[in-house]
Amino acid sequence: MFRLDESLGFLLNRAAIAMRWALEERLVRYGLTAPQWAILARLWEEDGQSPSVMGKSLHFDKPTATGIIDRLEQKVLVKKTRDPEDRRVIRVYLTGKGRELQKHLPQFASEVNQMAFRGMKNRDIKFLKAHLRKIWDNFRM
Amino acid sequence: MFRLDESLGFLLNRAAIAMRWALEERLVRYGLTAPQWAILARLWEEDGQSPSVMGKSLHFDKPTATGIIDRLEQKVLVKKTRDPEDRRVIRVYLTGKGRELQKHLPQFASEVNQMAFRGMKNRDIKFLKAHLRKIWDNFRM
DNA sequence: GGTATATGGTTAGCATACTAACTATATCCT
DNA sequence: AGGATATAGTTAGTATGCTAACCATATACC
Repeated sequence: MFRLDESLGFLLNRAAIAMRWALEERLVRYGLTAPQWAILARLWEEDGQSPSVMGKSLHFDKPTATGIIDRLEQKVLVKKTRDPEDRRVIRVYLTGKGRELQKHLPQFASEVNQMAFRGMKNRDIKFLKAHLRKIWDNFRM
Repeated sequence: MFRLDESLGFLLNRAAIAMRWALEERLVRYGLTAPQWAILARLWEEDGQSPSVMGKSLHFDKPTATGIIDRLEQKVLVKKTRDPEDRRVIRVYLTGKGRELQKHLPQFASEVNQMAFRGMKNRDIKFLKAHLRKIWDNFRM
């Protein structure tokens, strides 16, 4: 007999929701959402990436990536330019305002991760992350 | 320095997405989505529950629960009736067609859970579930 | 009894996710 | 060169999440 509340999918999803809520709680005064934060985080790692490259690495499909980036552009946090080398490609660059946020926002994600880990040993955290990677791999192969 | 790809939130979310995709792959020929499946699963456990009770236990807010249930009603899988004892409350009941699905659909969730667990020991699965519950609790308390 | 408060549900509006169809550009291949 | 194929992005349409405002009903309490 299948018990929804005890199933891995349910527990996994619930934990992911809790972490997203905790992050968005901190982002709300910046007028940002978790997916918008994720795109910014990619650009802090490397500026000028294309929507499809960022979308693939964050598991956003093309229209989703387009929409999130457009809303970041409306807030003047990023700027879209056409790549002159390959005119199919859009390159997304941080504005000064977008780069400024890097001083404060990554902190929030670290805080939320710390909260999630409360009461766990370092060994447990390693184990947990390894198994989450394994679940992903189990559906890729 | 914060590394998105190594963060718990990212890994957790990615694993949850993989499981949702695998479930929806199996549901698509029934014209159902994962959230619709979840509401049906609650009704198979106990018929006649209200949208807000099911919503709370599945972490859907009120408008989300209303929408999902309405779409299930359009597909004639459930029927909404007003509770005569407390006329604020809606009671959602499975139709014959909705009950019929219980023969096939819970199987899918079991399959997806099995896939996720591939290559893990029973002890590891217990550990993983316990830690996912702990993450949830860490944000509740 | 009558008013304040709380609860269940709906509606409107916006931000993700997703599919399918489309445009524009680039590459392959003969 | 020119046609088939592939890739990057957009648009349209639907389903999920979410907030805020609202209506109807129930409960508390004076």
